[in-house]
Amino acid sequence: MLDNDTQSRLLQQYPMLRELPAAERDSLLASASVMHIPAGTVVFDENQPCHGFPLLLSGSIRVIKAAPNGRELQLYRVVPGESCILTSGCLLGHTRYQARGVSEEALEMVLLPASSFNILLGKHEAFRNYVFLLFSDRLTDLMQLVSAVAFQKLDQRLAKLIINKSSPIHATHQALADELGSAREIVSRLLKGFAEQGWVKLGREQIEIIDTASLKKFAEL
Amino acid sequence: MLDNDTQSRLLQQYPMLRELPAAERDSLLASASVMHIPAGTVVFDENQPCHGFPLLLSGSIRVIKAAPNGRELQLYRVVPGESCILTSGCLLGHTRYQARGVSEEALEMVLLPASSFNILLGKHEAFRNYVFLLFSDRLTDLMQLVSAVAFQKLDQRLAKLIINKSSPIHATHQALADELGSAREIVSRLLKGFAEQGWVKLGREQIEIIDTASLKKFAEL
DNA sequence: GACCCTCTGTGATTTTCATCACAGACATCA
DNA sequence: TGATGTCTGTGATGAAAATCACAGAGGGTC
Repeated sequence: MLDNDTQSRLLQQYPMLRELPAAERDSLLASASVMHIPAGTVVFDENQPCHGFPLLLSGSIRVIKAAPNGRELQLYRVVPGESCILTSGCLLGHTRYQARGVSEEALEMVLLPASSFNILLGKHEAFRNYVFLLFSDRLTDLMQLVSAVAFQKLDQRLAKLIINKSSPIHATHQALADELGSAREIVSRLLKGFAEQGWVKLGREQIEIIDTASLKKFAEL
Repeated sequence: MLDNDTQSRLLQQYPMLRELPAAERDSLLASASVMHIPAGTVVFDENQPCHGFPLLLSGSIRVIKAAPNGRELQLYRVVPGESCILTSGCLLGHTRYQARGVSEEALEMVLLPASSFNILLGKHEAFRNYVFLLFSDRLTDLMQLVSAVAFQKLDQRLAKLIINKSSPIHATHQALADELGSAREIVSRLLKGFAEQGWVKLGREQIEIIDTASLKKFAEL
């Protein structure tokens, strides 16, 4: 059972839930539980079955593929209001997770049991549309990602990555490499190149973007 | 309007349609049209809007990403009974196609207008589950693909590709390269390597698999 | 300050793949 | 039987990225 504060924040992040009749919503949420998870936790992993549909209230999850040799690649991020569609896949298709989810910051999330999820999906158009939209967006993201990984050079992908973060960026080169699916040294060298062009200014765990326009031009090339 | 033969084949390929009340089904199908498309046609392309939900009766569609330099990479194939989930994304998210679809063989398909698609989705659980399952499967496929493209070497990907086709394989090296997102010469050389190991026997537009076990072992390595 | 740990810079080397440039093989058809 | 077009084989070359191996640099702690 959720307390009032949690519930109101839930409705704020997931407005489609407001369209349910209050009584029904309450009965569904009665079976939900709140979870608090510290940063850096593996929330789910490949080949695990999954047991509920997470509704994220705060924090974010990196969904990644890990390679045997330790390298990893970020597939997408889940932020509050988005939920992790991978789970829906598991719940619906009765398959298992195909990736690993790691909390970036501390998470606060409401876990909806599979049964409630299915009821919502069947009965409530707003919720269904929401889930479809998520699916659709992820599919789009992944197609773009495949294309980028297959055809784009790393320097362009890196440029694109950093202009989509708010400057100054606080991250290690290793973290950026993990997001791109590459190695730390490569990122270091490429960033050095960007710095030599005067596009960024580098510091320890920090990248300050100086010339967004040039970076963007370079990324789109 | 569909003729009787077409309709019965449709129900055979898409059994979930049988669960609809016949009257309702007929009214939905009344608005559908049959299309015949020759092999090698671009069925849809990136950035096109889309106008209906295709139900494939025969033939198959390669869904690909094309790079500016002419190289391409196959995201997945659509076969009868599967429909192209990319379209649902378009219809639901009101976005545009993110990839290109090319008919491999001549296609016969029923095109369901967006309105009928939405009605089906809203009213009929079997159809909805079907669409969800498709989404989920594609998502899974794409995640595997991203991972393969990012972390696996081409020789292993090629090995996996050919053991999943029925021997003898009738395809040009270029076609295989397009499926992998690589170049023709590379595929030729790798295949030669496989042949030298005694794993395959090569001929013009033909690859005969001799030693599936070794190939599999090599692919899984 | 001495110590330690993480993060970064950088050269050297290697692997993988792409690209270019042809030559030869095979198939079809006039 | 040429003639033509597609498919395949292959060497040479180059670019991108991975890998290895350290050397410092920066920041924290005792």
